[in-house]
Amino acid sequence: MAAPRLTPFEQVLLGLICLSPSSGYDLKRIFAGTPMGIYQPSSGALYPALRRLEARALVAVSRPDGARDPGRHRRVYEPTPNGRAVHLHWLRAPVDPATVSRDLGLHLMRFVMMEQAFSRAEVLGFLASLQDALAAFTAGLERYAAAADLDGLHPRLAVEHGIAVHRASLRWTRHAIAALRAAPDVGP
Amino acid sequence: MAAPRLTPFEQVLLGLICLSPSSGYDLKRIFAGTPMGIYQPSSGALYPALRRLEARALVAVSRPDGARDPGRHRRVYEPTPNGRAVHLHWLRAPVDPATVSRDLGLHLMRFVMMEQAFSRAEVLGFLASLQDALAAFTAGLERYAAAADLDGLHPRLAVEHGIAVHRASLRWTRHAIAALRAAPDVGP
DNA sequence: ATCCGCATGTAACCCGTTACATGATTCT
DNA sequence: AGAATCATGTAACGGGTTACATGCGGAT
Repeated sequence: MAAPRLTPFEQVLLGLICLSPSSGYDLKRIFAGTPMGIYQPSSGALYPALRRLEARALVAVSRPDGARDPGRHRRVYEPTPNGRAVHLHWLRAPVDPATVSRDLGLHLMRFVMMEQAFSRAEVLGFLASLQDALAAFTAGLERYAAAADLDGLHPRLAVEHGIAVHRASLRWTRHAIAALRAAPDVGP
Repeated sequence: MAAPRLTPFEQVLLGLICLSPSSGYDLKRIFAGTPMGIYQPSSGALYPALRRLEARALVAVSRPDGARDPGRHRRVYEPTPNGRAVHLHWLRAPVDPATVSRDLGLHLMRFVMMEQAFSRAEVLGFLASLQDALAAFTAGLERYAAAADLDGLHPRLAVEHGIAVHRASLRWTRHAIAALRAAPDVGP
């Protein structure tokens, strides 16, 4: 069926619906109420995206007990089996070292969604690969700062910012790994 | 003339051209060779954007000495006086605390471009406002972590990541302010 | 009965990606 | 001359933003 890949936004919506069945409005409030919700999807982005997921049979409108037809108003989506499979496949995607910096927010979202879906061992594997990718990226920045003749104070400071921020992410991966090792395994 | 605002991408291109006259290909290599160039603009984004800047008379094709007409090939752009003014206006835009996290990369780019255009006092003013915005954002995250009942280990860890990363940015602003104070003022 | 908040949807517009096309310059 | 690289451009397509439209529900 040559399924065209889902956009990151569609994957996140699908993931949220997998966490708990939601309407478009519910999802809007999740984005609004969460500090991660730096991004506030517009209606023009949200509802068409949900319809696309529905058209691909990854989600379906839930019809709790004998409710009347949801012809309009309050369309609560729940994942189909195929939708859950696509979501899990997305969660299992490896961390690409080349884009780890750009996609860091997305990886964090994946990490949050893994809690319900993965065993502790799988989560630790993800964190290890994230750690590797961040270490490689940080090393690249440090190499650049050392080798390149950065003319001017500001470019040098900007690179130092990148190094500082990614080192902080790297430290966090170690912290997270330790926290997970200390916690009981409540995996699927 | 009701000038529609430039996109961030157009602003960055204009800024790079203000730093030194460049062709589209030059700009491509700048993005490719810089570690900040996580973003690699495609030809289909780059050349139309340059044409839009040219159409708005913010940049113009430079014609060094008596070179023949640049009908095609190697169009080197330089800023017009109006283009420089628009660029400076962009550099002077205040840091919006509401979007400081999302736009952090852009602010860093602005910071780099300020070296040639601003006095040390102006740069310090920018860094102070960036510092304030980051402090407010970090405080918001900490408040959220303390107040919200984050059910589950992963959401809590994700918020801790945000706090750690933005604290690192915040520390960097203090470092940058100190470094600028220690450096000689080579402003415009 | 009306007003306000919930909830979904739509259309114009813009822009970026992908993929391809094409002219000029330099090297061998 | 032919190949590789420099350098710019274009068309189809998809999706997001903005701004507007619409209907249902409860509250006064």
